[in-house]
Amino acid sequence: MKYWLMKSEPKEYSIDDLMRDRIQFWGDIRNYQVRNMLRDEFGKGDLALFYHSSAGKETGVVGLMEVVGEAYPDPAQFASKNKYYDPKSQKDNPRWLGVEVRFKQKFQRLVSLSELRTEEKLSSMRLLQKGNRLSILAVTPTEFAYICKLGGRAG
DNA sequence: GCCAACGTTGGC
DNA sequence: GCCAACGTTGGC
Repeated sequence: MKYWLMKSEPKEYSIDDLMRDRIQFWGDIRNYQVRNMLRDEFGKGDLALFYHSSAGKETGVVGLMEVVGEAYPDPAQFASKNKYYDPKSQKDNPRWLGVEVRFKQKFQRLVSLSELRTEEKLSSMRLLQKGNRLSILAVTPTEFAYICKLGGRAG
């Protein structure tokens, strides 16, 4: 089982939206590094931290979700009127993937980015490194458990 | 709104 | 293959 951190701007899609929907297709990702992670490493039962990005003081980890199954082609890439339409992607060789996630829990409190930066134990986290811009990042089991503890929930 | 730090595109 | 120009992400 693997552990991830997945970013979403809450004004686009928040933990409360996922709590309501229970299951959601996590798509619209147009970055090859992230695509390769989805394709090669994501698996059923993986756990992910839900991260609110570009949210001012509310930026940080807000809860947990579970990967429902293997990644599959993102339908938005074939929809010509979609913002995420990719005319260069072919149906028999899709370029972009997404994955379904299931709501697991919302943390009792926000674990903010500024708080994460103060934690010595998390100082090597990919999320906190300069220049990180990937919307999905691998998280170590130790980091995952520690952030769950900060959020007030057992991992 | 600004801007650093990327990633992508396309001319050569 | 190089690299300048451009676009995007995301913290501040």
